[in-house]
Amino acid sequence: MKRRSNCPISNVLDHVGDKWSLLIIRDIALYGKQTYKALLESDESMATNVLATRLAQLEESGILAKQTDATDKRKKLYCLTEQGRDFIPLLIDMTLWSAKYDCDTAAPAAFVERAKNDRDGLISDLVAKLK
Amino acid sequence: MKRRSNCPISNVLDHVGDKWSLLIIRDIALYGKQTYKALLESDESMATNVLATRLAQLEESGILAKQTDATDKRKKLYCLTEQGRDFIPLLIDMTLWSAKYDCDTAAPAAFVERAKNDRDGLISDLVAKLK
DNA sequence: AAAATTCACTTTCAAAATGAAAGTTAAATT
DNA sequence: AATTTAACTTTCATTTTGAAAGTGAATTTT
Repeated sequence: MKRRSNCPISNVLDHVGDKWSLLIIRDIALYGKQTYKALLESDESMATNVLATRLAQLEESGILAKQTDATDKRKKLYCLTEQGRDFIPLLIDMTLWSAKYDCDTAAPAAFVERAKNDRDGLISDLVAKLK
Repeated sequence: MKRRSNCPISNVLDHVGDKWSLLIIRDIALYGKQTYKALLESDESMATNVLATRLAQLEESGILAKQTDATDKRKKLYCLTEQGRDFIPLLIDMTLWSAKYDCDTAAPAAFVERAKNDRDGLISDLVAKLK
């Protein structure tokens, strides 16, 4: 991954600054998806080749880890590393931004309320679920 | 701006999900830049046409507001709206992520420490500076 | 055991986005 | 009046994206 500068924000964007990477992280972190097939079925319908290249880049970045399913060797399981789980605060901030400015947002009200009132607790719970 | 789904995270990405938009917001929010010329001079050196299209999109999204400088009519001043200032939490989280995983990061230690210990206070101070 | 299906990709190719460089226009400065 | 500056716009080559079809190994069905 080429680095454009040594700015920390620019650095994050070098890893996940596109329209798809954070949706993959969202699907794993918030919806428990693990396989290529499940990740393909999101509402935003990403192209198969784009998913493949993004998964490879996120693995290369150390954000995802890939392993073969023990009972079905066709299946590859994509899991977030600690580096990947540490994008959860970002996902929460994004949800809060949309909750404030996008009336048509689909985040559950309970999720938004907890994000506002107990951000750290919500983050801990989401991280705990993934481990 | 076309919306890919009604997911709040996807919605944010529809507005700022690229390698440049959040750098523009960073330069205004954290470095006090206001003009096209100043924004062009960042370390990441973005192309002039890309800056122009991003500024137009961010204005269209309601994230930036553009006004003409009162004393020099050549100059246009780009300012964050409330919608734009509300990306500051995101910028802070991104800085923290890089501080944790990117050894070569250039964020001032005092900024990182305050982001960890007094996130809300830091956000308030940064917002206050911009108004 | 053979055939069909599933999963995780890869390939191809057209369309859209990006990036570098040069050009334009109005306003300010010399 | 001539030059410079600020904010773009245009052009065009390169890169990325997106849609669709194709591949191969593993699993399930017949």
